Formats: sequence, structure tokens, C-alpha cells
Amino acid sequence: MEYERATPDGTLAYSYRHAHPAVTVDCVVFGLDGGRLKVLLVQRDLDPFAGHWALPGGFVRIDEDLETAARRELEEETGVSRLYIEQLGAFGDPQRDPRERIITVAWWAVVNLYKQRTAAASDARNVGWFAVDDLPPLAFDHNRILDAALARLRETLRREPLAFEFLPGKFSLTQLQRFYEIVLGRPLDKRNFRKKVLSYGVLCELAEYEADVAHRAAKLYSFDKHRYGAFCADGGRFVV
Amino acid sequence: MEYERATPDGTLAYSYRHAHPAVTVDCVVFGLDGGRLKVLLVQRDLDPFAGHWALPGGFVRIDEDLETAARRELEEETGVSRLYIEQLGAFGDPQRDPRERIITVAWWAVVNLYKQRTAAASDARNVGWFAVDDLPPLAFDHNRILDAALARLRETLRREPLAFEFLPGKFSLTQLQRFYEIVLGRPLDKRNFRKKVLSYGVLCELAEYEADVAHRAAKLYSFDKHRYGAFCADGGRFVV
DNA sequence: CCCGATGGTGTCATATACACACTAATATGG
DNA sequence: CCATATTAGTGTGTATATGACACCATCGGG
Repeated sequence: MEYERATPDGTLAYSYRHAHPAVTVDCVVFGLDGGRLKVLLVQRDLDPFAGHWALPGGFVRIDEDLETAARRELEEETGVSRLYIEQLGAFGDPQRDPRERIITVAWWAVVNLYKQRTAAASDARNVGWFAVDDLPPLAFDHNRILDAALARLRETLRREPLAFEFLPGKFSLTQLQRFYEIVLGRPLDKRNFRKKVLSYGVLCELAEYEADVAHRAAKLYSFDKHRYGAFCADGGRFVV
Repeated sequence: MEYERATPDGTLAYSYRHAHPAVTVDCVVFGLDGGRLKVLLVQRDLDPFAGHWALPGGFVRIDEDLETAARRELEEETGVSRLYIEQLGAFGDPQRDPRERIITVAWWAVVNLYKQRTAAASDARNVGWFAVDDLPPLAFDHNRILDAALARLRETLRREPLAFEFLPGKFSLTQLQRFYEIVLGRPLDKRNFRKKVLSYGVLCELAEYEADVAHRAAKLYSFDKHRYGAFCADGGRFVV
């Protein structure tokens, strides 16, 4: 080991021959809430940026895998677990944190708010969902990280069946279309959209309909992971 | 500052309240050499993995940007500079280095061996180009990093005009096609390929021909960055 | 029973993808 | 100089995907 405990009282206990940066993980968590694409933020209670909103995250433990750290921080700060998560990349501008050199490994994730309604304000800390097109100024370089995550989300969404991570297990085709329209930021043609997504054969038409609507009820569908596996194995690509 | 100098003789001079990982950068540098896709490796002369081949890389300085660190290490170890470089991501398995916890930020890059013939064995260290389909076992988790970089290269190559970073400034359409065939690993149809790449209008037909070939000489082309800019501005996508 | 709101459906024109085979040009060697 | 070997260069037809576009059906509520 390169480091060793230098003092018994726990301060400045780890020493190295060369300066080491600190390493954190930060998570950009997307969710669909009230027909808007939102992102999960926590309000900082310590300086620097006390009072500012920031991405949930924290220090990587010395023997902890990066993905594990990201999942742990997420769960600790927000109560969110078992979600789609993927690495975005490392952000390491030497000035990004005024305290010391901190390199952060950013992750992006999707949480299904229809299945995990919790997540809104789990522990004492202030946690909230913010629409991505109406954000407060964020702490550190978190606005940059968020922009990168949004770009990745949009790319991914066009090539992978990620929409179903946002939607309820049973959804109407209009719901699905609205979701794509929200994230891609442009309207889609209803007939072409339905034709295309149904053509992949990865949706199950259910014998159920929307309830409690003041108009004709829509048929509900579910995403069939098994059929999607077969579809991919046949060389199919899910593209919207 | 979180750290401070603890000893005057330079050993264990930096102390922190919590254990800090070390952070390195590693570069996967691709080049086209003798009709094969190759990657640049350096032979380690120190333990761990002394004698093994590894990706060029090294420690990030405490006040140095990550991309700067990647470029610096590359130039120090291989003499390569001014190239296309992009972040691949962070690799941080706690066991990936036997000495201490080291998180590495991997980058991938392309060097044009027609323009930078140097790069082969710059300083005392052993540096070499290895065909990606015939690699020695690498140090640390570098095989995993390399696999990830290869996947990214293939993806990027299909959507961006990255091929021209590999080829000489003047090239024949057959050369261009061969390159794609090498990297994508499957044969392409000559007529369809030529039709498509010419249709984008980003290649200049030159008044020059191949020389020193024992058959009909091919017309040479060059990639026109300016026209490519206009092509993109018009919403065009370069896809092979 | 009328209105309002959303669900659900098909066709045509155009663009793109892919399969496919021959002639042209040039160097080499007999 | 002729034959051969090697690569350059070219077009058509078919299948598939894309994108534009409008109307009737259904249901709840007043």
C-alpha cells in the first residue's frame, strides 16, 4: 500500500508521496413526472455552494467499485434503488471544486416514477425533481454534466428501448409517443409512429384499457423483454 | 486545501483525512499501418507487470486537466502529438492495480501514420504498434479498456468521417473502402460504397493518380473539411 | 343527443439500401 | 507486340423504409 495511517486521532491519517485528487461520483437521474422530463437534485447544506441544488453524489470509498459507489450514493441521498444506470464519463477540471482537486465520475440513470413513487424526499435532506428545461443554477460544474447526460439520454433513447424504463408497465401508444416527443423536443406523426413501434413486435397488446378518462379509452400495451431479446438476436434494431 | 506537506524529505508528503485513490490516464491510440488496424503499446520496465505491454498512460498531475494529462503522457511516452482524442470513461475496479487503489480515465485517439511516421520508438522505452486482432496479454485491465475503445471506434466510424484521420491526405476510393472493411470486419460492395461516399459531396476529386502500381492507377481524392462543415449544417449525416 | 376530446386506421410518393457483372486502363513477361 | 494479370470504374432494378397526409370511431359529460 502506498498510504499509511500517520496520526492516531483520525485527522490527516492518510499520507502519500505524491498529491492525490479526491474522487467522487455524481448521478444524473432522469424520470418522467407529470408529462415532463425531470432530473433529481439535492440541496446542499454545506459549503461550498450551501443552499444550491446539486446532482446527488459523494466520495468513492477506497475499496469500492465506481458503479457501486454511484448506486450507494443514490440510495443514501434519495432512497432510489434498482435502476438503469450507465457511466457518462469523468469530469476533472482542476478548478471545478474550490476545496481541493476533485475528479468526479458521472453516471446517468433512469428511475421509473410509476413504480418508485418514493424518491421525492426520502431523508432529512431536501430532494426534488426539476424539469430539465427549467433548472435552477447548479453547484460546481453540474450544469455541464447535466447537459452531457441529456445529450446521451437523447442518443440512447433513439437506439434502445429505454422509454419503457420511464413509463408504467401498462401504457397506451399515445403515452409512449408523448414521451418521445417530450424528450426529443419535436412532434411525431401518430400513424407513422404507431406503425413503426408495432412493427418491431416487442409490445404486447393487452386486453385492458385506460380508465377514468373523459373520452374514448386507449388500449394498453406492455413491453415484452423476452420478445425484444429475440428481436435483437434476429439483428433487429429498435429505432424511433 | 485538504492536504499539506507532512515531512520535509519528500516521502509521504501529502496527507488527507480520508484515503484518496490515485488517478491515472491511459490512452488507446489507433493507427492504420500496413493495411491493418493497430494500437500503440508500451512495454513496462517496472513492476507490477514489468515486461508486459500496456497502454501508454500515467498519473494525472494535481493541477492538470484530464485531457491535458492524456495528451502529455502520450507525447512523453510515444512522441505523438496533435491528434484526435476523446474520452472513453473511467475504469475503477478496486483490484485493478495491485499497488494501491488507482482509478484510470481512459481516452482513445487516432494517429495518422502517413503524417506522423515517428511514433514508433521515440525514447528509450520500448514502444510498438500491434494489430488489434493479434495482441499480447496486456498489463492491468488494459484488455478490457481496449475492447471498450474498439467498440467505440467502430460506432464512431459509422457516424463520423473519422476514416480520414487514419488515411493519407490523398487516397483512392479503394483505400477508403479497404479501411472500412478492415475496421468493420466485413466486405462492402464497391459500387454501393462509392455511390454513397461520393453522394455526400465532401470529397475532392484530384487531378492526380496513384503511382508505382502494376495496374491501372486509381484517381486520388481528398477530404474537404470545409465542405463537410456545410454538409453538416444542411443536416447531412455521414454514415457508412 | 349533441359536443368535445382522444383513439385508431391506410395509401401514396419518395428516398434509401442492397444485390449484381461487365468494360477500361495499365504494367509485366514471354 | 501480344497475352495475361490486376485493379479501376461504372448503372440498373428491386425491395424496403420513410414521411406526408385526413377521416371515422368511441366515450363521457352536460
